[in-house]
Amino acid sequence: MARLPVYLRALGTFADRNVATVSSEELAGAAGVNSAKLRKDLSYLGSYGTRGVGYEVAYLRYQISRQIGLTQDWPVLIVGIGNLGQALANYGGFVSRGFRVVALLDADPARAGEVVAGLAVRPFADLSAVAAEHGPCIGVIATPASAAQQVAGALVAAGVRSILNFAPAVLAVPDSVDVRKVDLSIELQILAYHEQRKTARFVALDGPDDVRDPRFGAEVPAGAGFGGRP
Amino acid sequence: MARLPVYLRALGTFADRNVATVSSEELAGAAGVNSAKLRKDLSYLGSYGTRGVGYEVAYLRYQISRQIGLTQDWPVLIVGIGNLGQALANYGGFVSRGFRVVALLDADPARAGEVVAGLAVRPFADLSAVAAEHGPCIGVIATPASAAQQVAGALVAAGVRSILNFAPAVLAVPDSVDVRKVDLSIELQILAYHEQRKTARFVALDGPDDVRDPRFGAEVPAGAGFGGRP
DNA sequence: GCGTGTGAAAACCTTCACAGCT
DNA sequence: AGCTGTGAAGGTTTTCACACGC
Repeated sequence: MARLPVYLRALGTFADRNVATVSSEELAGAAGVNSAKLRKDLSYLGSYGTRGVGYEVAYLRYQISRQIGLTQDWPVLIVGIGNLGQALANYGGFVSRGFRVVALLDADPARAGEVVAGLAVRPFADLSAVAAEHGPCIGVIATPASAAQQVAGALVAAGVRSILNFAPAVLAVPDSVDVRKVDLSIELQILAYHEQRKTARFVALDGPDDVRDPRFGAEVPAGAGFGGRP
Repeated sequence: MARLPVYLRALGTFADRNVATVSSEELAGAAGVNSAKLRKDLSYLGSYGTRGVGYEVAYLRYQISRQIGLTQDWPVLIVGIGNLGQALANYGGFVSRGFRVVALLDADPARAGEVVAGLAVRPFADLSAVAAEHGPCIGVIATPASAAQQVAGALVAAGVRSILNFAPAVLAVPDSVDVRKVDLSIELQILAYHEQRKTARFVALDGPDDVRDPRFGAEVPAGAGFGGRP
């Protein structure tokens, strides 16, 4: 369940404040969900609360961590050490949550040996050796979109079955491989969509939605994502 | 609808290959969804396809762009110019899709004036001036979690109503403000969860889920997200 | 014939509301 | 008295399957 990590983080803030037990109401507030949903989610893991009292913070933390699989720590390898790859390599949130960046790979031979976040960048060809060395691990793709599919294929061939993809491309992988996608510009586009409806000016002036104007190509402003031919 | 940007990107790849029309099947494949869903989504915008033929690529692109609000381009301001903030400032995917980074803000006075991605970093106090100058814009929070709520408050006070939050914190904002959250370590945790069930070793050895061991605190390995007191 | 557009069915997720335990 | 755990209700999303138009 995708909300467990959120609960885990919220529990962490209670633990930091030395709170021993929380009610579903309090925890739900800290996690930004409603309390019934939180209770349903937790009941799915088992009965870890006490009626009339609440949930014991440390115990629930442990149970959720175990459920997610954070009681072991997972090796992470990052492919593509550009701006984003470097930011990820330096991101403290990984190491503090049960992940360990074990290798940085880049296709550019000129970058090999460069040290980022305390790790030497290695050539992409080292992938299978690294994967073999660390066992089941998580691959992070931080390359341009044009390289993403090829990298994904190499990761799969090297035995990686969990991929976090930052490249704006849909990856084709076997069903046995999990891919999660984080697309920064899509997030912005969703915000733009809502922003637009909030400022619902011009609604009438735009004309009806279904008018099919043969000149529509000319109406697209520059910079709106229409880099191709007209 | 959150999938429109994905369709838009997929349409872009067809446009780049000079494809004039696509069927729902083809487009759905490129977008990674099933064709019935794609048709339902598109029918929600209006009848922009032709039965027996498919969708005209350029026309559908324009209609989706318009729906999302990308026919104008949105100013983006980034708060927190650490590793991630710099990566975002340099990220080419924004500018190519109707967004323009107009300001980089950082609370550290020592960073003011530093040039990142062709823009001078400005002190955080400039926020309201920047927001006033550019009208409705999108705020990106790339600060540590501890600063995120304060930054969010300042953004809202400056009139920003759309926020993309990369800090691992739940933000409290008025209902009129949209917040989208990207949490890198949560994505990894979700992958870890699936990875763990794929390698479903030890299931029997772990013992039953509901055994309540009073020593559980001691069983939590270091580095699994338990930085707090035991 | 082919592929869109769309009711109807199915699956899924969220919320309510309260029984049951502490 | 208070709070969890959970059936039942309600809502939303996904899928099916086919009528309709090109």
